[in-house]
Amino acid sequence: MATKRRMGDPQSPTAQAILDGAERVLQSSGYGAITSRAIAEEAGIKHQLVYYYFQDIDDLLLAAFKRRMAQGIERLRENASADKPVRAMWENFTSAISATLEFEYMALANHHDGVRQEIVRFLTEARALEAAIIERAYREKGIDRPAISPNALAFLITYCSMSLVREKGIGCTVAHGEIEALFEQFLNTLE
Amino acid sequence: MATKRRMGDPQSPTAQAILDGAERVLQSSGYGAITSRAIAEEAGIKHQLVYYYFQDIDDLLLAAFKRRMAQGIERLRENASADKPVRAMWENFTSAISATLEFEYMALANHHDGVRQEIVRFLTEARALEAAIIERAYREKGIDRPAISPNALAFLITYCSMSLVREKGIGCTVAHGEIEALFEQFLNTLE
DNA sequence: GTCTATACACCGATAGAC
DNA sequence: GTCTATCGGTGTATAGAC
Repeated sequence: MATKRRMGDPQSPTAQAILDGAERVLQSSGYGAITSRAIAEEAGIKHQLVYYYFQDIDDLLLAAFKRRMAQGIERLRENASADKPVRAMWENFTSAISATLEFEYMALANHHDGVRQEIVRFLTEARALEAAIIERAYREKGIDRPAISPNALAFLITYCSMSLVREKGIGCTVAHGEIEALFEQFLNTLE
Repeated sequence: MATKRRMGDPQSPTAQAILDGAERVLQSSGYGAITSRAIAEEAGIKHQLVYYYFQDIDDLLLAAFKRRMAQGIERLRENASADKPVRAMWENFTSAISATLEFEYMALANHHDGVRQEIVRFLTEARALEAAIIERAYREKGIDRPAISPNALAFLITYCSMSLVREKGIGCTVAHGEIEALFEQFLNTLE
């Protein structure tokens, strides 16, 4: 149910600055610290202005998440047209992803149905893009009956890279070398 | 820096009830909703009593997390002496784990150094236990040069199971059948 | 061991002026 | 589009009585 109060365009530069501020707070202090006042301070505006551009905090968080997921899809499309697409995808996941932010959004999704639905939407679309990239690589290498199906490999690449980044982030690297070698070996068979 | 106020034993039944209450709030509403009042209501006590048993909320959260990790290690030890240890471990991870709670703690760790350190401690200990279980299975099957090292397999089992549980929890099952078949096939070679 | 009372700060959200 | 002002609600943490 929308409020009756007067509101501005969520695509305006100020609204985007608010989303940037929200993600900085999310990154540095977590979703528990997301308040209109904290966001406004990060964005360099008065806190009441947040409510001119967004219905409420949940609405704002959903907008920030949607924007980020759109960027993720965009990067995947770039990977698809790279020289070595599967490797580009792997390197994208192991470098460009902020595990901190990802986990904040995941925890947020536990109790924010809009974000949860958006994650499902994103996962479905991303998995399809990833599987298409892998399928083409298999085909070009003449691999007819791969031991790991494109969908399954997409799953493995997604979550192994995320877990590696995550563990590194908290200061734990047990068995990382072995996992990285495993994927390196697999990537080589596709090039 | 400890407070000067008078405090009770964190091992007492009331303190344990407070920890139970905290985990229920964590599960149902997330770490952002963790307040002394919400926890007390779940535990059926007055909110001020929380501060008789714990220094502050961060201290309480760390205690709850440590207790949970100790249970995880305990279950792993049980798996080790099961009939089919690697399968027991896999089934433990895919059934007994609450992905919701896990992700709340992970996000919490982003901004709670005590929890972060405890995760590292737990991961290190758990990974060693898991690798030992796998190594023994390899040995008993006479597999001398496994394609996937014990450490690497421990990593894969941990994060693939967690990701499967997580995705199911948010309502997404793309490629799950393929991943499950892959692990099923691998488990069979060890039995 | 548990209660009442209380300080002080912060937050979400809105109304209305400029 | 941005500001001032403001309301009611909720949080942490402590002191002291029972």
